[in-house]
Amino acid sequence: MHAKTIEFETDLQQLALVAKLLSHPARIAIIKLLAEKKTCISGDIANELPLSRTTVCQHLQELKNADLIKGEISGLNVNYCLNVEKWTAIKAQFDNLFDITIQNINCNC
Amino acid sequence: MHAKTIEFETDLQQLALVAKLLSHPARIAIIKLLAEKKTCISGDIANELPLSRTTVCQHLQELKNADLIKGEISGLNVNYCLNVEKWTAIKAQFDNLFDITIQNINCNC
DNA sequence: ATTTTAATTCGTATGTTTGCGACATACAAA
DNA sequence: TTTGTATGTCGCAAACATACGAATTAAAAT
Repeated sequence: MHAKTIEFETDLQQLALVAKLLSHPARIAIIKLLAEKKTCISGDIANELPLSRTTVCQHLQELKNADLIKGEISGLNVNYCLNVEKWTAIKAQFDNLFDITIQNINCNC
Repeated sequence: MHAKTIEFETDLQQLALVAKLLSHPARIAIIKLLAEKKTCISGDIANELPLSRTTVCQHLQELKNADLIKGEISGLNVNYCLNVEKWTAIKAQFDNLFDITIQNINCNC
């Protein structure tokens, strides 16, 4: 959290935190992979991305800490998948923003 | 642009760039102000935020460089407003992501 | 012409993110 | 028990972001 971030309303901060998670192409790529594939094993994800295993693992942890994805141990593998409930909530937050920006009839410019 | 960002597909990069702009509460606050108010003068925006004029101006420039907002000089003032066309495009990009994440029936977890 | 006012750029200090090699853990098979 | 395989954590370096005071630009008012 940045120095002055604390001064802003909670809902702004929350939306900003989700946006930050989506602000790296690797993390969007991971999300798209999880949405499109049945096999969502950690190693498979790393193999599909132009990044080291270490770095991919870090991105996975960030997404997991924010509850955007779930990880389930299955023997030697870890299966990752999207947390659909969370994504439904996120969509609602963004839709709220898009609604006010697009239906903007007040512009002076 | 980060070191390895260039390795990702263009559409991922573009979405990530927009998300990065939304990843700071000050910039979301600015966008909401512009959506809700008729008076969108630079100074008025700065007065509403818990940040210095300098810092707000920087955030405004970032949003303007990415075409999310427009700025029009009017004498000594600068009137800012949303670029509604751009926001329509952004909404479409995010909707595309949300569609595949929410309608995710493949999860193994 | 000088002063005032609004907005922005410049320089800089501080903090955050990204990426990866090296190390650690943990389970499975030989 | 040792070896191999899949994952994840730690610590560092480079790049990037944030915040703001001071200096700068530019139009308006005096």
